[in-house]
Amino acid sequence: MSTEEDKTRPDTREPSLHRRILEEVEGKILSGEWPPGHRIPFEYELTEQYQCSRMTVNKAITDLVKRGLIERRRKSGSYVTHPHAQSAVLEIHDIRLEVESLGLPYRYERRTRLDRPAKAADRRLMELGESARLAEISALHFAGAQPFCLEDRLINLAAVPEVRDESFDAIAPGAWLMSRVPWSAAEHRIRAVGADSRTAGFLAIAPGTPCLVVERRTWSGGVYITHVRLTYPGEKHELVAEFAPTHPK
Amino acid sequence: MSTEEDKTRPDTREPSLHRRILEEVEGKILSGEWPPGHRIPFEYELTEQYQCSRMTVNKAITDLVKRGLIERRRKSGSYVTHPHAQSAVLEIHDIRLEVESLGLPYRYERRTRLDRPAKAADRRLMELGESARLAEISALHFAGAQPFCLEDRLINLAAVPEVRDESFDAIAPGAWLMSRVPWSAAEHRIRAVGADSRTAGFLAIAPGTPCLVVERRTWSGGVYITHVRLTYPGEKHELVAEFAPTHPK
DNA sequence: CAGTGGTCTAGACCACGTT
DNA sequence: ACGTGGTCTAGACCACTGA
Repeated sequence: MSTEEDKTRPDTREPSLHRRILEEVEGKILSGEWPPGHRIPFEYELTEQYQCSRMTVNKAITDLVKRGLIERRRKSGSYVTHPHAQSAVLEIHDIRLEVESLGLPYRYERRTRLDRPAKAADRRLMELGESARLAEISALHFAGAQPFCLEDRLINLAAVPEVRDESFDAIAPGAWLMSRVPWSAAEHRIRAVGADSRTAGFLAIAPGTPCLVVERRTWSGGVYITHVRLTYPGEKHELVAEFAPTHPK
Repeated sequence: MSTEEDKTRPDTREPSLHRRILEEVEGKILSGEWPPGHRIPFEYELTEQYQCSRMTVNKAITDLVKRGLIERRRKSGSYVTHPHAQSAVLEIHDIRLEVESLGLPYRYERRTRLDRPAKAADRRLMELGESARLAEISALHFAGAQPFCLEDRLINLAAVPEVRDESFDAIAPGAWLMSRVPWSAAEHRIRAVGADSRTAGFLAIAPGTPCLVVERRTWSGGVYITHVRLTYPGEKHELVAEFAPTHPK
């Protein structure tokens, strides 16, 4: 209990005390020992149980609140939440990495590239003003000899003027933007569509073949940066999203 | 600076000090004022700037580390990260809520329900033993008069024996399970497929119509609970995943 | 080896919601 | 009114790691 002794606790190689508390509470929730609606011990009780200060307990519980496992009610206590929506982390990687992780050789091929005024539909999509101008890029990503993905991208020239000088002959716009523009938010829309004739041509599939389409809008501080539509051919491609509350970083 | 005066700060209705620090630092990162790689001020410097204790600064920065905006290096400082993979939170709601949030009347209709031994394919899918038995349920979710989603579900009877006594005539298995079984992890796989003839019949669409398929495996403490395949017809349905680092809860 | 972040304490006052 | 969580302090020691 004395201040001098407690500080030596990290020597024991327990990762950290607040972390241990977090994991033990999490374990009881996930095992069902503390079911949804159960009131977990008050912070001062955990303080006694773990022989630590309230700040330490509070840190652990706060983390669990952020992860949605617990909700707090003042004066009443902290409760295990009722699961309502499954919330999964969907990682969307650079396409090159996606292909290479399949053990296939990656190739990128730019098809078209032009700067043009935003059409009405674009302005709606990206919330742009009347005079906005866009860079429009279409490109193919290959896995081996097979087309892996068709990329159709619009970039707001006002937000990223350097785009004017970039042909995207050799580098994919996604990777280029990623290293250049800080993005603050993104929205993904995922759906299934039948390939239209243009898509079918690019991807070397029959028109009408089901494709997985991922559309992503990215903005930074209220300004739309880019809109990209990735079309994956056929029934082969899967997006995988894992939810694993067990081990945080 | 005196202890007694500082505690009155919440009166001013600033949400909280660590929150203010977080937002200001975040703002400088997202605006590009502090670009990727930039070393942000040391914690002790922020301590001086905000006239607060190091714990408060530390809390704000720790939050930003968790969100992936900052990485810390001991002895060196804390740096704005280089964005690498877009990581989005995909919320998968209860289907009833999904339909009702569209303003449409929801209806559920169970089609088939049986208990049977696991086939080889099932055992592979759900990592089950030889003698495992499953409940197999197929059901339709309607939005108004239109089929909204076809649900094909397997439930591990060993993990959830109460399923034997539940017909799922009136309640959807997803909602039933959600309120009963704590789940510890889930994996989603999302892909586009053409409707086979069975699916087409259930969903009242032409065979071959592109459908969005979400497959989810859920387990709890190493035991597989359930596998569900949700098939959404046509090109109408979209999964939306938002990434919004701007404003936490 | 020196300086940063990582963790922790033993208090404190306040806001808020239940009673 | 009262008890909970929300926030904050002014210290402290340690681990890690870059110079």
